[in-house]
Amino acid sequence: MSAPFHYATALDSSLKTAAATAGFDLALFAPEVRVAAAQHGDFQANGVLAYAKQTKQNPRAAAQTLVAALPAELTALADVAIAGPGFLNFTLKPAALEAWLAAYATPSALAAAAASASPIAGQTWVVDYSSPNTAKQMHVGHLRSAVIGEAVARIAAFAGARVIRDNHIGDWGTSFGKIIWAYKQALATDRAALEAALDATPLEEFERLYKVGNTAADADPAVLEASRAELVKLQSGDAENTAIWRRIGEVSVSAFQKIYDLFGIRFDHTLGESFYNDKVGRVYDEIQACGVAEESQGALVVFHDEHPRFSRHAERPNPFIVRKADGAANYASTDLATILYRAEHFAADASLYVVDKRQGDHFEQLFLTAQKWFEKTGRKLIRLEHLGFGTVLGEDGRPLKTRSGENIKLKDLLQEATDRARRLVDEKSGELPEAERAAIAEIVGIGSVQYADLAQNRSSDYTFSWDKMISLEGNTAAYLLYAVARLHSIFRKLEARPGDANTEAAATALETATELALARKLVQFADAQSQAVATLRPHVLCLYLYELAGVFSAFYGADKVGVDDAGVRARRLRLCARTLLVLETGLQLLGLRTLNRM
RNA sequence: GUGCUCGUAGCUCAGUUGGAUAGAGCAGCCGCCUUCUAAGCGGCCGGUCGUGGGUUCGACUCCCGCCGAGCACGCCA
Repeated sequence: MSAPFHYATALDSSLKTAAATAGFDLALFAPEVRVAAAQHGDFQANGVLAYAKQTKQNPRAAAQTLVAALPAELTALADVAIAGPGFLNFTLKPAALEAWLAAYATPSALAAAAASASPIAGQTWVVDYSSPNTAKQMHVGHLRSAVIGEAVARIAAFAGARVIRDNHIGDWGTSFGKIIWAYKQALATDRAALEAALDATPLEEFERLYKVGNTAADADPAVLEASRAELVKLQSGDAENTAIWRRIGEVSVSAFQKIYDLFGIRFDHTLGESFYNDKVGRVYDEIQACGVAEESQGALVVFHDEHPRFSRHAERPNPFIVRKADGAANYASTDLATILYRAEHFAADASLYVVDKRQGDHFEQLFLTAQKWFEKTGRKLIRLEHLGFGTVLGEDGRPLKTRSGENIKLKDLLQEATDRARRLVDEKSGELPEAERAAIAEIVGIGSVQYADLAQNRSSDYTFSWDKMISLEGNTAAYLLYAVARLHSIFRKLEARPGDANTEAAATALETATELALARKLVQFADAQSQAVATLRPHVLCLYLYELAGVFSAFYGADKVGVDDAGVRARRLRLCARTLLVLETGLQLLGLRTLNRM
């Protein structure tokens, strides 16, 4: 017996077949199959209610007609019941659950199934995330974009998209004039000290130089003027200034990568704002020529009169400024050039921006402008989506800062997470060797930071709490990693191997309530995965994995795997193998590393 | 002022895009380790879903009013 990856989709199409047989008006009937609350079975279909209403029938009678017409392949798969006013409830038969377990037994089988059933398979998606500024260390404000962006990229790739990860770093702007000015001052004053500092902690030193330059420019107009001159030299290609600027970029990117390594992030491209310097001219020309942009107060702007808040008639007009009055580019200019580049050069079908939701207005105007621009120039617009996320708040409900009011460095935050995890590992697993405890602490600590961020709906503000995050209970990384470690432990103790062919063949039919509950939850992976793709919200996957780990833990407590009966042992080992597969696959989609012991 | 987002248990959050008796975790209380990892499991307690109307077989979900919060609004990104 083969098994569909998405039972919900299979039920949906069977219901449509039945509806045709029963003489339903197919234009009015949509089955609306979804995962049901456990007490109602595995799936429910609510579409009969809406259909009966439109056609003025008794819903229960319509449901009965439909059920009578169900094809044999569906009734072989699941028990069907009509409930309440006309809900259809489906409970998969144990054989159907077992068929799914048999069919999706390896990482490659799971991935192939997810991709083949996916609406985005074969599409090219650019995911634009992290995007820090060079010459500054990443701080807590950069956490969510990196973590959520990586999870979204992995979820899209698993669903069969060709994913291009692009780090759109902020490597251009007025700040570089000030840094270069301060750099040259330091060079003239004490060259040896400057080089020593740049050798030891290069990014920190450039960040310090920026502050020096910025403070000096604020205090002294002559410095401000000198900084501007350095900026002009940089922009006109002066060799010395360009070399300094390049070095800033290099040390920044290599410092960023140390943090990305902890999160498992590797970008395909790091095309920052500077990359689009020579590409904005074409944008200006085109959007003026096609009448999308206009001059206003010396700047090149776009109004969207059909939207009250972007209209020229608004009380406080808020145009999309594409070129500043002084002729310089801003982020609107480079963002437009970036869309064109991704459409042309990458042949992208979609471009996703994982950026703070406070920039929602900017992206709305950007997308509206791109839409009009592409339409007037006869191009096909790609899918553009702003995946906005909320602010990281402290437990006082205000944006998270250090006690002295500074931004918390991401490096420090991750170190503290690892240190806190280490204390727990020492307490709980003191018998493990030192090196392994250190490795566990890093995976649990970093994973907790990632998971705490991902587990909540990304668009809400996120209240950061050390205690809840590192906590071992509830919907946390540690709970999931613990379930994985226990699964590995079972295989170690029983000297078994996940997916072993003899064990799979010896498995007898599922019997106990906890076995069946675990099998049911495993089958729902398909629904969680596809919903995560459809909504681009990793928390739906987190929630599913948490529930799976919970059902597994209940199974673990109720049904012992290492029993004498070979058939029982084999079927429980198979359940464990599949649980391990789905948990590890899911955690990997979120960007977390897993453990064999903890 | 204009607009966007939000308000669910003491706390932190879900709620499958209008479905069934609104769900978890934490905190509190009660149980469970001579058996595969107790970083675990089982149970109890806890809600007029901010508020008042409306739409309909059905509303936490959609519409309107009010109260409260956060955010964004011309040349930073």
